[in-house]
Amino acid sequence: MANLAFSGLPGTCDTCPIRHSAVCSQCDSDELTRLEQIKFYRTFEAGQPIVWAGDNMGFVASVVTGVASLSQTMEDGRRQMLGLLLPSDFIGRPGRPRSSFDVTAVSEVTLCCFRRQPFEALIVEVPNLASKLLDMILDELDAAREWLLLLGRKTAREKIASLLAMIARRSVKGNLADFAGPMTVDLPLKREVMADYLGLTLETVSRQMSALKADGIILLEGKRQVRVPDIRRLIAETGDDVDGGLII
Amino acid sequence: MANLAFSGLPGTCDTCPIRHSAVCSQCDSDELTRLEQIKFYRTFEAGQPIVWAGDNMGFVASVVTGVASLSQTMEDGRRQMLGLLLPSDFIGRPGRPRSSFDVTAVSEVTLCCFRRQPFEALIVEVPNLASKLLDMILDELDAAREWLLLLGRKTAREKIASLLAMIARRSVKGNLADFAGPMTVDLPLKREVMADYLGLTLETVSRQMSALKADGIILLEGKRQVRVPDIRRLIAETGDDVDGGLII
DNA sequence: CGATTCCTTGAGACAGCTCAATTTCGGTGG
DNA sequence: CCACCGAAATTGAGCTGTCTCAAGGAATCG
Repeated sequence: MANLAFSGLPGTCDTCPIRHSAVCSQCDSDELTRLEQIKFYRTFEAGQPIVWAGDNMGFVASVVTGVASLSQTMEDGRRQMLGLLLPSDFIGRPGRPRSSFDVTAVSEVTLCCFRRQPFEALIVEVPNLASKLLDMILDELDAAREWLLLLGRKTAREKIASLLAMIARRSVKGNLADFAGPMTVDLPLKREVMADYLGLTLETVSRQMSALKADGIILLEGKRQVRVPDIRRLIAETGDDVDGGLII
Repeated sequence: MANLAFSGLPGTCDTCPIRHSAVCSQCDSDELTRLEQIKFYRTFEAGQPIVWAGDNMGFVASVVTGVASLSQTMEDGRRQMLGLLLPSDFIGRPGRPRSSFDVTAVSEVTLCCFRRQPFEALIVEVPNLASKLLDMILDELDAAREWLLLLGRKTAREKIASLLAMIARRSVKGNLADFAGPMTVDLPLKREVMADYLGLTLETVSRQMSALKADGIILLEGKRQVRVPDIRRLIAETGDDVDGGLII
């Protein structure tokens, strides 16, 4: 269940869970005030579309709580997720009124929305906003490129391990290497969504999850809770250099 | 063979072939003068590395002539290209001194290099530079995401058709739909590089090229010259919606 | 406790990979 | 101009990882 204060009701920046990581994180209180004048909260239920590809977007937004996906679908129904949007991630792009891709709520999602045109005007005036946004876009570009390697060259087993490692990495603050002991990762995706993300079928995802379990790399506690006894063993299965896996 | 004036010898912006599409395209002559103070040309032979992943980059650059690749390699040698760098494409990122990926010359390449630190200072002062750069980065992000769909969900035949269509699109100015008649596409890549880009083996690339030829979609004139009798038939093989394929 | 949704597992099919020749092409020197 | 060479590309044959199709099991919720 989402944070009550942010379930569609007006929240405030003071208590905002993404205050220090979202697009507004470098803004001072004066700049926040200007942002508040053009902002509103919105909540979407799991499965609901947030934006369709080609839509004219009236707003840009930060994910406050929940998980959304960015995806593209071919005419015959083949679907590829392009990114996972977790709390503090940004939706929309300056200077691009129409979305190129579909955005969908994976779980219940609360967004902190800004009206698009005044937001774009603010970008020009507020360097703290522009520079953070550029930085976030560069991070997205790096993430997309990491994923190209995963989709193009990794085996199904490596793909699953990489996804679990990525979610583990995002779920802890700081260096993943510090978590040498057992840790539990909350898996906010069902098998079908994992498959769409990894370029696999849901059956292959299920089989490889079972295989990792059989090999003692992970333990399943229910379907959406994954216990990782030794994160290093999981990372060893990703196919990445150990360094690349632990840094960032 | 590369443009003589740009084969490592000092060229000028007046005669520069990418004057109107590179990162500097929105700059006025005054701003160009400031750029010229921090710029130098450099040429790399086919196959030479330009930057290694992890390197500290002393410069950022625009590709003037030739083709370079951005790629990532796994410990066991599996390689994935992340992008093709054609004339006017930009190498390096503001605020990121170290490259995340390898950059390699595919053919002979001439770069227009800018010393990194003064260039980053200029970005802050020259909005024409910053806004063009942001726009180019957003284009790169879109391109990377298109490629995610290709790598994750397309068949080998669709991948080949998509690559040929993409190169055709970049080789003409304006809308690809206007070129209803036959056209010849110069393929600057050997099969192995195509394979690295498409997440295939070179044998599969070769087989699918032969299959497209057998089906009359393309004709091979030598190894690096592809004649396309009807670009629409090629686009129909990409798996994309016709609209998505023709617009942009 | 039935219904629904999600997940797992099995068996067979097939696209793309691997390994191994063979052919074509572009260049180079006689 | 031709013969030759090496790099690049093609083609073949068999293999394998992932997909497809299908059945059954577990969790959740009225």
